[in-house]
Amino acid sequence: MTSSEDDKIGLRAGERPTLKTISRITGLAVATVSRALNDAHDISQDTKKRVKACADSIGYLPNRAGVRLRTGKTNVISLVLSTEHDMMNHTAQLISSVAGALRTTPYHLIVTPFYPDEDPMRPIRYIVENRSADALIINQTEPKDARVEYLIKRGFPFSTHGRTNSPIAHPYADFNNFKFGTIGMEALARRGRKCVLVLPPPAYQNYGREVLDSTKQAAERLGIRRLVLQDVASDSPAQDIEIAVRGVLTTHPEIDGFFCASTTSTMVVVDVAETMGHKIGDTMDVFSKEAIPFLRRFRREILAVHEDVRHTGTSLAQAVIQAIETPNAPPLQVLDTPTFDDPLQGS
Amino acid sequence: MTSSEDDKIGLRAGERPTLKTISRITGLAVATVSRALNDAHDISQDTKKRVKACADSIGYLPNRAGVRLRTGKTNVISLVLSTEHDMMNHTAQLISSVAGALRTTPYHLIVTPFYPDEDPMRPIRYIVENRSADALIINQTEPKDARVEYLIKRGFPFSTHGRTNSPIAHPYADFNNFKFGTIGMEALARRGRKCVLVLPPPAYQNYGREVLDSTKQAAERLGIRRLVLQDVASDSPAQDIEIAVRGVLTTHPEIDGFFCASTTSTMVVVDVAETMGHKIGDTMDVFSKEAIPFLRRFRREILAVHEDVRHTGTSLAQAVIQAIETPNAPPLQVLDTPTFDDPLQGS
DNA sequence: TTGCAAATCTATAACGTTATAGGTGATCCT
DNA sequence: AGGATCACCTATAACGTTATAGATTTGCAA
Repeated sequence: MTSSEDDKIGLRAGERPTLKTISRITGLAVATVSRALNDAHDISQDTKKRVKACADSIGYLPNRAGVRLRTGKTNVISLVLSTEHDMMNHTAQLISSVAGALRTTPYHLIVTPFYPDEDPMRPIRYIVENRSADALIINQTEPKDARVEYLIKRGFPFSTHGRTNSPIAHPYADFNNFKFGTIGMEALARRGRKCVLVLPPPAYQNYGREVLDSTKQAAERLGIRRLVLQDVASDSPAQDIEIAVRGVLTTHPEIDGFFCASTTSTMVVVDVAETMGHKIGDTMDVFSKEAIPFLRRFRREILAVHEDVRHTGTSLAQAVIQAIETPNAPPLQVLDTPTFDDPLQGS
Repeated sequence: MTSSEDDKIGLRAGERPTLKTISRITGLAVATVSRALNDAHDISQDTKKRVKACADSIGYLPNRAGVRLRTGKTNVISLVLSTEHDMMNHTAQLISSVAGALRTTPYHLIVTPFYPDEDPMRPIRYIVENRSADALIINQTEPKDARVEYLIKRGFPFSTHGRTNSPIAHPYADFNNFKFGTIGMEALARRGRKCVLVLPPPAYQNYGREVLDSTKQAAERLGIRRLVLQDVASDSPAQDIEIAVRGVLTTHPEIDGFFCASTTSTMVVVDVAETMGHKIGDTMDVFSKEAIPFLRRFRREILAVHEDVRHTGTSLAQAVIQAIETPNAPPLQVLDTPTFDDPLQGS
């Protein structure tokens, strides 16, 4: 049965090494090689050492399709991104930090953007039903999020960028937008601002609610007026924001403060305010947030908290890996706090 | 041989449908089902219709591991990104446009950032040797790029964001940085600028050379002085750029123009110039490029060409798919031209 | 000496897919 | 009638991996 040649020959030219190759070289059965490489308990130390040395020397790498077919494990994490958000480096930082956190793991990151015109459930269903990933990361959560409900029901591991109202706790990493709102209104009040216009995130999204709630509560507590821009949100197209802001500033000249929920929209708002004769830091203060120290270069007088997107991304990766590997442990939930050094307060 | 139950039963509870399921339902052999779904020529129209209807109704999706194991096709495109570049939306737009272009294809996009501290060859070798993708997209090319040489030698499909000096033509999509340099110097000359400071991309990268060459040629032709910042490049840390620019502006007060190769560095440069008493558009003109209309909000007077990164990303995806599917066709090479409407010229 | 357990290895089958060679009728030509 | 051709379908094997059950050897107690 044994060929006269195979035993002598090691790695054949141009052949991608597999377990079979190692089996041929060492003379062990394929199953033994597999078990040795996986540190099974019923393989001798000696054999393990020999097999691993051989694997190293011929540059063996497990065929991921083989593993996947046999075990069902894909070693893939899927990041499903809604694209047209605050692209001001938010997206790039998120991707790069998630991928960075996976670097030391066997997991690969696949990125699937989805577009405003399509059903948010489509990519999710595809991944889950086709089992083309071990876990999912999704962003832009809504309070009652259909994707989250679906994933929980299917028992599919995931983590979310943003919280939800789901009665069942799930892994997430989020920015504390409530605190963001509070800090912002306080900073504006500290500068004597009496009437603040808020450009919130979309109200149907969870962090939109948070910003609305916290700025409202803070305004009442601090005794300042608070107007909320209607029909546009911080992720609306620049032109829409421009028109809306111009309108409100005209009808409400008493506005002396701005609370903007995104970096991009802040640029637009400042632009409009300036063309209407305002001077930031003088006749008007603007509060926002940023992932990289950028607004302070845009206009030195803008007030902004730092949002550590890289940390959020790292947490999302950790949360999702925990969800895969210890599904019964309590879900990892990370809430990142805005950092803001207000020069008026000293540090 | 046939079980008494299988034939009657369609989709069994909780079972992920496979070819075998369809085979059981239709009574056809698994091989026939496979061939029918793949439109093989030796299957009748009638059977094809019946099989496809069945597949649709039970929500059959091919198991990618099975296909991959059998055919060697991964249906994955790998985008290996160097991260710490001009992150000003460049990265996010690139990823989202490549993924967008793949949306209508069977390909998925995996993203592997690599970090300045690690060997650029490592992720490449991993993908190729493990065949964990059908093709690669890489960015930040160098004139003599080791990754490109390796991929050509291995016959592995790829496309590059940026050109190289490789003697063998390969697929690429690139921004015409030569023209970018020419247009910039001309725009500055048109404004009567006599001494222009250039902040180029790193000279070891291909597009760095292009910018250096084109600005040099244009300066000579237009009869203006041209200084090049030393020891820093457009992707250097903000602080380094700041120090370098401040130094040169002090020793060379005659500088009245700036040519900046990246959006991020432009902000820094403008910042420094202003703190030294300059006024953009008045005592100094600044020329740069941007992926989104952003610099015009930063300072209305900045001159900038538009770089259509989304188009480049789409081209990269097309190029790489062509490289996979028709490897012998001439490589797809796309050169995107900067667009610049100079108000001084009329349009 | 027999029996039994522990240690170590192997044979087999299966995951889902598709390429290949082969089979079965039917139709057509001579 | 015999053979060739065509249209359509099926059986088999293989891709690389690992879980399972079984085989072999060794050591040791009864």
